[in-house]
Amino acid sequence: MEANFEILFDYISLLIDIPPIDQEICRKYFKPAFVTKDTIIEPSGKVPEYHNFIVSGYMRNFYLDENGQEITTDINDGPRFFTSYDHFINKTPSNENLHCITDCELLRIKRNDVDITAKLGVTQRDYTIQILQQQLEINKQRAVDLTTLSAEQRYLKLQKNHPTIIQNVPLKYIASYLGINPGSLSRIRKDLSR
Amino acid sequence: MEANFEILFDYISLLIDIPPIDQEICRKYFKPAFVTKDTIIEPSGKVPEYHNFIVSGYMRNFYLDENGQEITTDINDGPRFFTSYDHFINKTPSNENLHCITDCELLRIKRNDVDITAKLGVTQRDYTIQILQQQLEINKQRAVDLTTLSAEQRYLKLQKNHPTIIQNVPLKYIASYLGINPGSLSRIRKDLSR
DNA sequence: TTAATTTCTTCACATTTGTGAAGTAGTTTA
DNA sequence: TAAACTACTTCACAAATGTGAAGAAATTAA
Repeated sequence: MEANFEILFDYISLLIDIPPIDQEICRKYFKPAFVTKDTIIEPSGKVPEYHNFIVSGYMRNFYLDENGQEITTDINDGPRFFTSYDHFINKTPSNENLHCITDCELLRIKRNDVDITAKLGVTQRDYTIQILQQQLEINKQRAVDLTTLSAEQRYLKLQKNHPTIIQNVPLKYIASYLGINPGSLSRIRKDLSR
Repeated sequence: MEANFEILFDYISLLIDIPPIDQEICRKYFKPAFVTKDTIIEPSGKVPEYHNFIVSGYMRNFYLDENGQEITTDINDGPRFFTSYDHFINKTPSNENLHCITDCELLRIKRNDVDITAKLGVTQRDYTIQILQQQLEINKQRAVDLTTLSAEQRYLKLQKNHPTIIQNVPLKYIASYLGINPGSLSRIRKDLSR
């Protein structure tokens, strides 16, 4: 199957201009991958191998707490990069698991190749700054929502901003991500359906 | 009074090595500022003027919601850089107010000088990546705490990790930051004092 | 210092959310 | 297909947190 670089370039272009030389580098180093549903592509305990761009599909990031409970820290419905940046940048073992919830089409680059492309291209550092800053804003907003919105309001906001997540991702993951007990989320959904 | 660059360099060195040339640049472009308590040094609606490093003192970041309620999104008990990175990097008007809660000793660099120093020095882009990634981790952890910890546990965690904040910052700001109603926080404190 | 203002606490009561068990529905496996 | 498993819902009850008013305490201004 043909690798879908257009979606990648469209996504990057939202943040920064990519000169042709950097597009060439992307085409050379990013490799397509087709992952079947319910696969963990980066397990906890290991240094992340790839920087993953999701062309299509639904992914989440989760870790196990001290009681063995899965805590979902991020859910994606992008085109979007999806990686534990801390462990990816610093090459430290991750505490998180990157989980393809549905079949996913990815474009990904090996961690070591990222250091090579940083020397070849001109825009990578600037792009890294842009994407980290974007991720920072997303997480700041998530924290603000968790301090200011009720459980019901958080669910409604997710439904409004990412309606397909609710249709494609098991509710227990969504409940964990929103900080709501699954039973409570069920009740909230019932109340809303009236 | 003498500007305290040692605290700044110690802080930066935690993340990255600073070659002498970049230390020179810092000494030239960072200016000391002594701000009296209860001053807003970067008001909302304006493009942030400075990148602020807090040598000593307590600061917070807040915005006004649609009901005119102050929402505190960050509290600092530095030494630490303290800025709305989104608006600082992109030179867009901030929706947040940087508020010196106590008297503060700052070292700060003008926004336009940052573009100059980026060309002179070699480490600035790498440092920016490090600090954004660090801020990202802090905000990810804050969101996880808000989804997994009770109000009481969040207060106890803040008390453990930043005990001086509780002694130096009005409780209403702390309550907003932790996502707890001030009255509820009062009750939690009473229950804990037994 | 006194007065005015702001912050914090306390209380009774309301509301929201959590909990665990039980049952239903849906999905996967053999 | 049937059996096994997993996800989701529902319920009654428990626990946590929010609300608004009132007063106490602390801080600031005159």
